[in-house]
Amino acid sequence: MARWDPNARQRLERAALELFVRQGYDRTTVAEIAERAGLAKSTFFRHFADKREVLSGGDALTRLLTGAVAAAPPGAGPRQAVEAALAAVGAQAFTAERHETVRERQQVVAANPELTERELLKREALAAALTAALRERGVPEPTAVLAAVLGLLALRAALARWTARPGQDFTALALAELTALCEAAAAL
Amino acid sequence: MARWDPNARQRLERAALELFVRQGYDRTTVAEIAERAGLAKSTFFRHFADKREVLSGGDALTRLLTGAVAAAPPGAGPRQAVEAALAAVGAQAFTAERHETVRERQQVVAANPELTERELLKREALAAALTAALRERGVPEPTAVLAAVLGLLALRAALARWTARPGQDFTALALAELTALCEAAAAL
DNA sequence: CCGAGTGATGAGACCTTGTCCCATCACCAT
DNA sequence: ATGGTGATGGGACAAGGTCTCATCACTCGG
Repeated sequence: MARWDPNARQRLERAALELFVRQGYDRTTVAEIAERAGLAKSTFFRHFADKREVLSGGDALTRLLTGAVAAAPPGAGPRQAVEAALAAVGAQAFTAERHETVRERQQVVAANPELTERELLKREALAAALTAALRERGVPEPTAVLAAVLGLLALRAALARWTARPGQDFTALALAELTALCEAAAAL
Repeated sequence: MARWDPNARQRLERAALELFVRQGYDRTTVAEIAERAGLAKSTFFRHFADKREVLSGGDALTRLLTGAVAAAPPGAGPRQAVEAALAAVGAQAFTAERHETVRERQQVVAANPELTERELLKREALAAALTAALRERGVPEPTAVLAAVLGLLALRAALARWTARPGQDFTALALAELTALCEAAAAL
């Protein structure tokens, strides 16, 4: 019944998250995930480069952040561009309805060093992409790196708070974190 | 002849780096490394949690950085404490005689995503340790995080330049990077 | 001098991840 | 229907990593 169902990739992602939440990442085998999705082990590796990648969620976040930076008004400085990027993420990625899924995913990742490693690699790539987007706006070199890093620092801190309790607005949390960081930076 | 030679761990590290440089990380098996060190595969995993860990170099860098922060004069602010930490690293870790080894290691790591992931995890742990050391000095929360991140950012940038060409002083490079970052931060 | 204890090692069975190849199946166009 | 295309299944295979048990060198007390 499963063969040729169109959403193989999505089915694998869902099956993986469910199993990881229920019994843990390392007590879940790839064969198990594939079976639950109605597929074979070899098919799993056709969709994902490795077991960790099934939780990566693609490059949606990167496109969201860099897109918002590029779309910021011409007069906006790096600070405003990063704020726009955080607002975009709050509006389209970390919304109230996705709260539960994001929270589960965060917990699974935090509980496993392997997954955390992968997360850090993604964040590094994200930082590079953000820096490039800022440079594209004419932001000079050291400032672009700094603004990108601070933006991701604020994003991560806000995400931790947002997943901890429901009902809060991610954008507000992120902007508050960014403000605190910028004030601390000015006083250095 | 090798059994009971005292420096098993060091022998494994050397053998690994040599093989990685000569034939690449993923074309080198753990069995090969162990054989070259005169040991068995199972002994390798008694000394290192996994294949990547053989290049981690232990926690010497962490102790160096946090130690220097803790030993900074009481009147010094976070900026001066981080500068002291960078100077300590330049004086005791990234010295001229270790230049070649550090350069080889950097190249191997940069060429392999798996090793880069591990490196990022180490850097994250390092950032946490640095932040804690600064907090211990009474530096308030957002400032401690920021100073630690900027310090590591400067360290990484300086390391890239230092390994690129020999003969330069690491400390001077790192302090220059930090100054540039702080100036950019003040202008945000 | 000898024997028990200790700690590092060797050897090998075993499971999982990840790669690769080939046969198979569904769907589509002619 | 007929052949092409692309996703899948299945299984063999290498390497990473875990675990257990036997072995060896060294030490210390009798």
